[in-house]
Amino acid sequence: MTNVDRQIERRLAEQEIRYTQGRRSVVAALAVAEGPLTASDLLATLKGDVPLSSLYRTLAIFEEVGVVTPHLSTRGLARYELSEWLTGHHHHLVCVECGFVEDVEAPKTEEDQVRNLVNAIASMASFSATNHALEIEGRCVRCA
Amino acid sequence: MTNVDRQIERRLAEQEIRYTQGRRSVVAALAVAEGPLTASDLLATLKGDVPLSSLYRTLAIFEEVGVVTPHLSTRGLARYELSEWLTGHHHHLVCVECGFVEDVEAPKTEEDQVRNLVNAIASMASFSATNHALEIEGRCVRCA
DNA sequence: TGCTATAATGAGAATGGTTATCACTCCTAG
DNA sequence: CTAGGAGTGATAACCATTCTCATTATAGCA
Repeated sequence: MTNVDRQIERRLAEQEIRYTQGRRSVVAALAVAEGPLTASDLLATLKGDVPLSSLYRTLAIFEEVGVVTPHLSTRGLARYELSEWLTGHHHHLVCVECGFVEDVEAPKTEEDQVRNLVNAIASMASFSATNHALEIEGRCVRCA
Repeated sequence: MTNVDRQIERRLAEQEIRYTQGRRSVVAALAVAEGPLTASDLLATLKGDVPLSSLYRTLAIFEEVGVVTPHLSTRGLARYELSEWLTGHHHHLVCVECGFVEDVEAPKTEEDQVRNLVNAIASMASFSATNHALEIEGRCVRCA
């Protein structure tokens, strides 16, 4: 059992939500991915272990308790990944060609600058920022 | 006829696409909005002037020729706005409470810094960045 | 070790935003 | 004036996601 597993187990236990085998499989699949996955990605990865309806229910519950974060970047398709408190804050490189999304962590200095800019920009519009997402569009190595 | 209208007219003419009355109405509605609109927002704004199927076709064509840019931030709903070459580069303040999205322009200094950071981060992953979107999540004035 | 309440499962139906179809209409160039 | 391509709009189809509900598994307790 990994560290992330333990954290999720605790978080779920707080709300009397069970961490069943199927749910563990979903977490495992998300944990090894190098970017957010769609429901069908997960369905394929889990090859029948978790039926469609259960997968969606699991994702909905995980989202509700903050274990996963959905991203809606690609046309009508949600991509899910483990939330940042589990994996660390990061940004996305979105390939405009193939739609692939890759996670990338910014070095501390850069990240601090981004955070400062976000706060500066938000406060100009009297908006209280709780989080930010920097989506970088371009071409991935394969599509370059 | 506004300046934006003229630019769109030219862009469409290049591809033998007609800039009809219905399409002008859609552009007009998008032009006065203070943030990206959903298809049903547009449908309501245009009050029957543009039927659903025509609206979606228009949006699809506009997207293809780069006149509008879709954003998929809110659950299963696409929001459309005029592309940045028509309105200027900007970022989004997304209200996590009500889903409302507001456009915001960053001052030149801040924008330059963001661009530099984006390039720095992208190049670390040998990704060639063509654009970036900084989505700031928080609470809007109404939901604060 | 049983019991029982509650959560989870999974197959199938329903939902709803978006797309595709197609007959008809409107422009526009020749 | 006319032909052909572009646009329109009502309707049907699509498809990711959500809901329903009968069944099954699980944790806490006696």
